[in-house]
Amino acid sequence: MRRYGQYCAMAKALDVVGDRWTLLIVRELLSRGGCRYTDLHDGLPGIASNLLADRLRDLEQAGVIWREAAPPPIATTLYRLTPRGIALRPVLAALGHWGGPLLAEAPDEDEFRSQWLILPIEELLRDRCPDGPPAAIEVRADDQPPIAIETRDGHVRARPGGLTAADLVLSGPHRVIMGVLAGRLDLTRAANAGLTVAGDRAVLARLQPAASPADARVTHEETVDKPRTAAGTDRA
Amino acid sequence: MRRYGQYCAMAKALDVVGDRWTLLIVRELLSRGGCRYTDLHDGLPGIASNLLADRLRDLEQAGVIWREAAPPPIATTLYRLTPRGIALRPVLAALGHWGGPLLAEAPDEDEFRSQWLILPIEELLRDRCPDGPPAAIEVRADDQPPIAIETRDGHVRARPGGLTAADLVLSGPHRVIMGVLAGRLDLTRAANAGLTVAGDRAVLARLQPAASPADARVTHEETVDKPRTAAGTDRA
DNA sequence: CAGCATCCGCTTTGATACTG
DNA sequence: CAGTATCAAAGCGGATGCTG
Repeated sequence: MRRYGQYCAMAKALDVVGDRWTLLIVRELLSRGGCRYTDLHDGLPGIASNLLADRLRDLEQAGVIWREAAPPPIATTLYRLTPRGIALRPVLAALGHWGGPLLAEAPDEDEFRSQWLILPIEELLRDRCPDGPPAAIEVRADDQPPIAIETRDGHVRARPGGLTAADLVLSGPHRVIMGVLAGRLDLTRAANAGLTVAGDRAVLARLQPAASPADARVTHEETVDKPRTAAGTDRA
Repeated sequence: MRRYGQYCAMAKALDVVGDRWTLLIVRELLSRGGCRYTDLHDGLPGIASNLLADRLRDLEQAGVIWREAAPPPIATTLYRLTPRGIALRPVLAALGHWGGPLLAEAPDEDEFRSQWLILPIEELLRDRCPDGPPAAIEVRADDQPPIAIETRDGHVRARPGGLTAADLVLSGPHRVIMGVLAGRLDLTRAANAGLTVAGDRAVLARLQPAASPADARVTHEETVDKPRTAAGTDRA
């Protein structure tokens, strides 16, 4: 963990979470809750085992995660975020917003895990009918384990796992599902691209992308950083 | 620029800005606007010159910054953020919020540059009297170049540079000034720690920390990530 | 001097193999 | 399952040199 040695809040944050893989470990724990070592290793394709062990040590030392010695029936350790770790969620959310447009040009060989849908779902989707009845949607991306979306009282929650009584089941290639979630793909186009919708389509209309992906289209011509030539701008 | 190869917006963002120093380069450009190579090198103590050149190339290629060939009178290139680069501000803001509490235990040997006050000022301070007259404050930290704060119509802006007619001048050690901005230090304590206030103290009352630094005091006992044992949580 | 490029010693990373 | 051990390759930090 190399430090910057700067008296700056952003640099201090990067001292803790700026190393390679570190924020992605937090992403996994935010998405899935408590994880075993093996779960993390699977959710972080490409990470070396020793690096994962190193990072977990560093994060524990920094007070971001916490090692739960699970009771005898499970007989394994679970890694969980501390409140301080959960507080990193806005950082991941901001990164996700900024990175969203980059997915459009992602190569097909990219790895994918269905739990990577969870944070985008919770950040991007809003319930348009807070007064409506609770609704449950199951998302099946590729042949990955399903994700459950539940909306009630205006809140949208997502978690790994299937549903025994889903109002709606969405299936399809992960790119299509992510495209719909991010508002880059309308449902007609998505259906053409392989999205299958089974069940009560009305609940789908309730959940619509809230955050404008407008910055995806931003051009160099707009909003160019204007030189601030007001008097007194020069350094003393 | 090593990539993660994951179809995930956060991972894609980190592919671009996850390398060491990259986000701090963006911080400098957000704080100061257009910068020369040398300005950046000075604002990033510890960076190797070749690394700075590499990163600038990568960021330009990624569409985050933009090389302005300044007109003959200046005879130098200025690096500026593109709109896509400016859109990284929420990422830096979230990191700053999370990292703020870490400043309390920062070592005294840490480097400091007065422009590192600019983003915290704009993120943390709110004008309590939006209807009041425009006010101008000059901040002098250590013996660094001054920073100007201007508030008008409810907005708080900060920029490098002095003021010819400041309503108020704050001087003192950088740790004290940052402590006041972050709300970690009240004015009495700050005065004892070396803060000097010259001018109309009333304008100081207008600007108060808006964001609660409550998470600085969060304890492990509170809000522990609850296991979600609802039916259907297990993977299929 | 501004804006790099080159070289060098060191650390970190990634891939694989191995162990309790 | 949950790591540790090993090692080649890449990245980093520091110094120095080159070019306009």
